[in-house]
Amino acid sequence: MTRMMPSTDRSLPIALLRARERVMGPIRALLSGAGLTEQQWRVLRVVQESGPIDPTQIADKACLLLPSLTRILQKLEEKQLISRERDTEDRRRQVVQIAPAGEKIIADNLEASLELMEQTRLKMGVERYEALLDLLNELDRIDLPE
Amino acid sequence: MTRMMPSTDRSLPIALLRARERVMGPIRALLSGAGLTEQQWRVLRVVQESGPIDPTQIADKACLLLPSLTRILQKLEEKQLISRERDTEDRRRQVVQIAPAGEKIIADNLEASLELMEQTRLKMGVERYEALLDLLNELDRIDLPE
DNA sequence: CTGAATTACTTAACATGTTTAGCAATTGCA
DNA sequence: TGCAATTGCTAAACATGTTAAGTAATTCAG
Repeated sequence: MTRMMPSTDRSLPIALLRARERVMGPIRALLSGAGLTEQQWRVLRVVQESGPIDPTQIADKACLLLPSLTRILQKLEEKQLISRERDTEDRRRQVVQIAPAGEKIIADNLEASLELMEQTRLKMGVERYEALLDLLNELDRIDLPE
Repeated sequence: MTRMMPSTDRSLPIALLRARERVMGPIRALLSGAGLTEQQWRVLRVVQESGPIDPTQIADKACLLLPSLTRILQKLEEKQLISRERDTEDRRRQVVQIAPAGEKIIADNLEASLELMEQTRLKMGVERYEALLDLLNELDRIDLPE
């Protein structure tokens, strides 16, 4: 069973994709019940955890590009899950806050979402799961192209 | 250093995203020089490696959903990088093959692309890189929701 | 103090992701 | 044999990813 070029199997980019699909599938199913996409949920959670925060920082924490975030914030504001206002110090900036309806959606779904992740963690084995997280974080830190 | 909820740091979905961004950034830059997206490149490589193949199998190997693949194949056919014909046995199916211009694009970019992955592998350390691949593949196999 | 950078976001345009529908060819079973 | 599933792919609609441009507010050098 000789191994060819990094065909679909030993290819890191594909492996990362497949793994992500596996993990997110159930979570997406849960969130679609709440009428949220995975990204909207991520933004909502960041805003809730951090308190008042500006879009640039949200983008960083939620791993989104600003153009995507712009649209997502518009949607979340339409749905009245967040509120926005200009920063009084620096009027280029905004301050984003979670709204009551947003708090409620999080309260209604956080537990189930954490439970899904915990199941993954157990199915995979806690040690391997943690090792995987460490390796992923390391990859993110180390592979800085010149 | 107490650890909170799986905030942005120990969250597997986000870690997978960040890692993928880190790895794909340089590759995307390379491919954009050839006028290809990352997904188009993936499809092209699958078709080249496998020989004549149908869309369903391409989707599986390239980790794409069929609707995305439909559009990508249309683009690649427009650019004359692949050719398609109906399967004579089962006329629902297609047979996709790489075209000469497609072979050329691969010949022109494969080495540099493999080189980028090899750099990542070395920067991260070969052992950890392989361990990461194993863990990712394991995650893909093990976390089958009931 | 003033105009050239820079910063924080927004818009636009194109490609893909994701779900749901749809259509044609084929299978399976009564 | 006939017709209800099933299969393989496409279309459509909406959301995000990605890059490039654009805008307004701020900073900073001269």
